[in-house]
Amino acid sequence: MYPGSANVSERRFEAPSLAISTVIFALRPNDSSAAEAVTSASASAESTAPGHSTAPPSVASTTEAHSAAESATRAHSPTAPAHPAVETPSTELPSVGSLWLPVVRRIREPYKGLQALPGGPIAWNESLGDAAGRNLRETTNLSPKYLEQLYAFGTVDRSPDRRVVSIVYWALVDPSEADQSVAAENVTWLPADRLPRLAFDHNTIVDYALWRLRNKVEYSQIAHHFLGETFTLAQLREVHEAVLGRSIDPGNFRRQILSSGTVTATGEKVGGTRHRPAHIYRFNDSIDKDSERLAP
Amino acid sequence: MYPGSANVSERRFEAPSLAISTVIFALRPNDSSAAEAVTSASASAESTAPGHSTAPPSVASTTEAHSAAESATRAHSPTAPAHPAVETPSTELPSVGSLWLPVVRRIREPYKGLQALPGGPIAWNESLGDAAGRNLRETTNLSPKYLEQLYAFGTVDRSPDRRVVSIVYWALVDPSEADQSVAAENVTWLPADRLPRLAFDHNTIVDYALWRLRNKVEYSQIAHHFLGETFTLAQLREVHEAVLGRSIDPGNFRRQILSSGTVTATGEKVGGTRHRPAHIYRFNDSIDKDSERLAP
DNA sequence: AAAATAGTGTCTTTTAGACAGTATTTA
DNA sequence: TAAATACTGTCTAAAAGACACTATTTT
Repeated sequence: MYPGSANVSERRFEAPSLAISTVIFALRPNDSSAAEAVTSASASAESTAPGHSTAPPSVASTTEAHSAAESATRAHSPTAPAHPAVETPSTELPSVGSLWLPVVRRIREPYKGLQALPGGPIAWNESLGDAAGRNLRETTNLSPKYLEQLYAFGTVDRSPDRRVVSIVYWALVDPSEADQSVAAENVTWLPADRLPRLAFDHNTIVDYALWRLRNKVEYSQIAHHFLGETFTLAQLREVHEAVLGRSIDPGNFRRQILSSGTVTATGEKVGGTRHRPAHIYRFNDSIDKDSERLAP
Repeated sequence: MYPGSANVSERRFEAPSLAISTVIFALRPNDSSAAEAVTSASASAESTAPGHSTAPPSVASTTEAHSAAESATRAHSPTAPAHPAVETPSTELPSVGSLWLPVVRRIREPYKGLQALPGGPIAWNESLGDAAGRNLRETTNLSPKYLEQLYAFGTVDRSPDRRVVSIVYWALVDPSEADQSVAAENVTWLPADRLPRLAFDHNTIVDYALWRLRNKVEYSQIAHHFLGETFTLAQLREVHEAVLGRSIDPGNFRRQILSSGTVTATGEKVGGTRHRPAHIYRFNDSIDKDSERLAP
């Protein structure tokens, strides 16, 4: 082992260093102020293209012959437009918006000046998930409602100056949380489907996280983590629509959600609408979150 | 950083070290000679219990509040017996058997003498998948037909003497490959559903890999990696039955596989049976392996 | 009443699964 | 021909989806 301050010729003998990064998703209105970052570099070829692929973004080295994806399930219509549901915001309740994610501007090389996923090292006394949560708090002031390991990225050339293996988590936060982090320094929210060039392989990572999010929303009940404690079924449907990028039949969606048993009516209704008021629901925590699916 | 030969008081400042491990599955006849290893320690409480849970084995720290599983999909019937299909082996073609996995006996502390998953360090110039494949070859003489990242395990107390983060892969090998490794030193094949106490948290890891395998077999077309180049539909069905631990209707299975388009008839038939000969099929490589599902 | 969304009913298509029936081989 | 497995036909139930319809509120 040639640790610590090894020079270039010694680096090949070093063990890869470990880091944690997190892809954080939130739903935000589309007219956000962070448009600066979008236009400053504009969408590169590496960015997420509109229209979702049926296969996961390639994430593994070529020697991993068969599928780096952990559990490909339902795929998306490749012809779906980016965010059709978002273009007709509801007039009363605020529109749930579309997918955004926070990035941090790098203040040193490599990729100094570019934006990167929040992350950092792993402390000696914290597990991987703890490290992800702590880094999240420290860099973006966010406490996610949902946090799950995404993938370990470890190709040799991920960083130009050293060998880094990144264990990446993905997280969902609700809008009130997300607003808190807007104030944080160096943190910018970018629209997930129109990213600029990010540092390292972080565009690839975001693509993969997006694929996983869209995939999991279709068979699992995680979309409510984008919302607050209570919500209407229309709001929950809008979340699904924003994530999946297509409109969903309200009647069928209602039946699916209610029959899944993952949601409980509070008995209250929303007021102040200019039409029939909707019932307010709450997510049912007692459901085992790992086995929950819309389709059994 | 306090690298290299740090003493105990300095260890808390070291970055976690990285390792690769792999859970390798093969289908083998049940009357194998490795029964020694099974009885020597017998099934501990940590071993895989018969009957499959509907939720994945817990794999994350408690702070990862919501689901460490990467993509929970179809769950299994919790009441299914362990391996009913195996108990009635076909009389002509050799029975596909049941799930076994190779382990390596540790020759140093910690857990000296116990069996552990094959693994090792990551070299400076190889990606994670490459490292998994190389370690596999070196320790067990196996070249898997399927190799995929499973999960990064990184709780603080995984190893008693140091902090280790293991990036675990899972692999499938066909029986002819598996036979080659029987000769390898220190390698023992154990039945996946009756494991002894393994070193580190490797029982937990195997449980999780088993859950993923069973889960993925239900929506993806990976089971053929347990077989050779060509196979009959009955053989393929037996593989599914052995993995899932339940019998499958032959007619319905045939229709599902054929309509999935993942398999092509070679035109040949098996000979030497005492009944109507079956057609021989070959897996269709051109199918995108990540999007393939039995159920759409 | 008009507008607008909430919520229900119902029909069609697709899929999984149960299970009976036919086909083709060897002994 | 009997036995044994390969393969096909067909019915049922469950689920997804399209879409028309009713309900309840404000303006």
